[in-house]
Amino acid sequence: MRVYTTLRGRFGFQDWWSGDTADEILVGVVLTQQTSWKNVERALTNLKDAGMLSIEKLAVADLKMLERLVKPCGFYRQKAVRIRNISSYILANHKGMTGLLRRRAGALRRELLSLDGVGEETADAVALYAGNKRTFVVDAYTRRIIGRLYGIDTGISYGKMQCLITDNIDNRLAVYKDLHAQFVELGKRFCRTRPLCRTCPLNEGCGSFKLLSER
DNA sequence: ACCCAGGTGGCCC
DNA sequence: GGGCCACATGGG
Repeated sequence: MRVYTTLRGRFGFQDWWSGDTADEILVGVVLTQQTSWKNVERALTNLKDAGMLSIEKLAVADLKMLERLVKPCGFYRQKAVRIRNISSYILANHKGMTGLLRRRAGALRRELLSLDGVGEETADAVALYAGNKRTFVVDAYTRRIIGRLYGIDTGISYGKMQCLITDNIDNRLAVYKDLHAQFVELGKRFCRTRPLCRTCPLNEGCGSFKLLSER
């Protein structure tokens, strides 16, 4: 756990989405695709102020209004229709997020992946942060950091990258949640440009992959 | 005037 | 299974 404890000591516990409802998490995860969190916050504030931040409301929302509310986060036309369709599906098939999230991790992931606008990272983020399942979220920062630290090809498949990490970290839900958040925090500061830069706090003594874990 | 952001889906080979 | 492309606003 050298990498995690180093990051945690440097950036502190991130505590992403711990106080939010499952509905808010779902929407936030979709809105944050290829978008800075700052812009997502504007869109989420708009939705909240309009009283629209629930699956029930989103499922039957007026598309033009939804587009206007989520506009600040970009890709607003496709995100609006996708959020409405996803909400409509979850409401119709599970009566809401609670019902959906009762499914076991594997079935939940497959079901989320079947929805338009939900890819592997989005499915795993929803499962992890809204559903409290132990599915590690692999994003672009994670790829760059792992690639740079351990000399691993950043282009390997999502599943391979995910296994590489989960095989080498502590098996606790809190670690799954926080380590991903720590990777993003590190990434925002040290790998905006392609490779992880040399001055990042992990460069000291992290030359081999097994240092991700002590088991 | 660039480049990038906590990706996804479609199309092509 | 991989490579390229559109999708779009706001910040550096």
